[in-house]
Amino acid sequence: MAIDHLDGALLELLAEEPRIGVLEASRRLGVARGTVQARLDRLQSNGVIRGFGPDVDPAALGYPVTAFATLEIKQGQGNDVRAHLTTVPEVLELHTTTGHGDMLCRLVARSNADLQRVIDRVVGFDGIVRASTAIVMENPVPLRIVPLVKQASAD
Amino acid sequence: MAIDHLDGALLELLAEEPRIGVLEASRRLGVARGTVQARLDRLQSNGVIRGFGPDVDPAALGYPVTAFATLEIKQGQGNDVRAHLTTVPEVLELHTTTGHGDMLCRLVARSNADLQRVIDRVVGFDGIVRASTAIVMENPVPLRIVPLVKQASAD
DNA sequence: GAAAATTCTGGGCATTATGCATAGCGAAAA
DNA sequence: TTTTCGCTATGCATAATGCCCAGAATTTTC
Repeated sequence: MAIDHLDGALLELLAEEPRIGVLEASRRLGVARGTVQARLDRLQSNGVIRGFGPDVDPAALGYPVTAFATLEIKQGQGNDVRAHLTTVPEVLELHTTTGHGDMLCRLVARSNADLQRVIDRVVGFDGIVRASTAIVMENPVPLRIVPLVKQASAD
Repeated sequence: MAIDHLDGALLELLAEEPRIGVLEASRRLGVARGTVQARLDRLQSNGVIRGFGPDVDPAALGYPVTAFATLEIKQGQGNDVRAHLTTVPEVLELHTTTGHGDMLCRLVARSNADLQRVIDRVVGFDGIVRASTAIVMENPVPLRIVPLVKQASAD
């Protein structure tokens, strides 16, 4: 579970040029192919690398509006609300957080008008008491992992 | 930019089994290899597929605590705050949102105690007036894209 | 409705990568 | 010291890739 330097370098390399193969990676890192193979296998069975799924941009799919909604949930309704939100495709992510039985979810929509429809669908459910929405205007730091990997492998 | 059925099926397939190649994908989808190749190229130059970066789990890296922080920013300090937050590896993501010059960022930390250190570092900057943090307890819906792809390709 | 343009097909071929196996070597642990 | 473990280096059969092409099918344009 500890990440050493080579693991870190491999992760950074894969993050920057994901389509390179094991052989090419071994050349770039200056180690043997089998080593890269073994490290990759270990990182995957460790769960450090969950997968290599395509990184899909919702905006390019026609959903350029992103918002975060904080939901206040009725006591004991958590499971129902979870199940309900799972059925809404525009809910990309859902977290339960500390606080007043709250949840935080990431939404996308086709337009600001469409966002209203999405929110109506999200909150049109009995267990949800109140919702407050923050629309994303800019995304100065897109989801990133390399700095954290560098930090983690610097031990 | 419009996503048709084949694009949708290809994206779903890649999302579920990312390591399959073009040839295998063409077999699964029942189309010619060149077709899959062309669709993939188009999806990538369209920006629908940003890349195939490894999906790294911060928890497996030793950062099991996730939190969302809402930051209130002094007028005109936006750029400075952005630059500051970019230098913090534990800031995985940063958005500016509607509201009172607010920002929302996703943080990770090694423990609850470590989260305090991260938050101190985040808010220890002049342009930030106030911060409120919500610690993530559960993640009932991890970041997902397949339902949205299905929706988008159903036209 | 006819012509043009685009997309998909199916095949071939040289190059390259993969999966798997093996053996030697050095460093760290028992 | 002996054992264990990870890295190196190599070989080989199989499979995938990149690139080419000509013809069929579909969609778009006029």
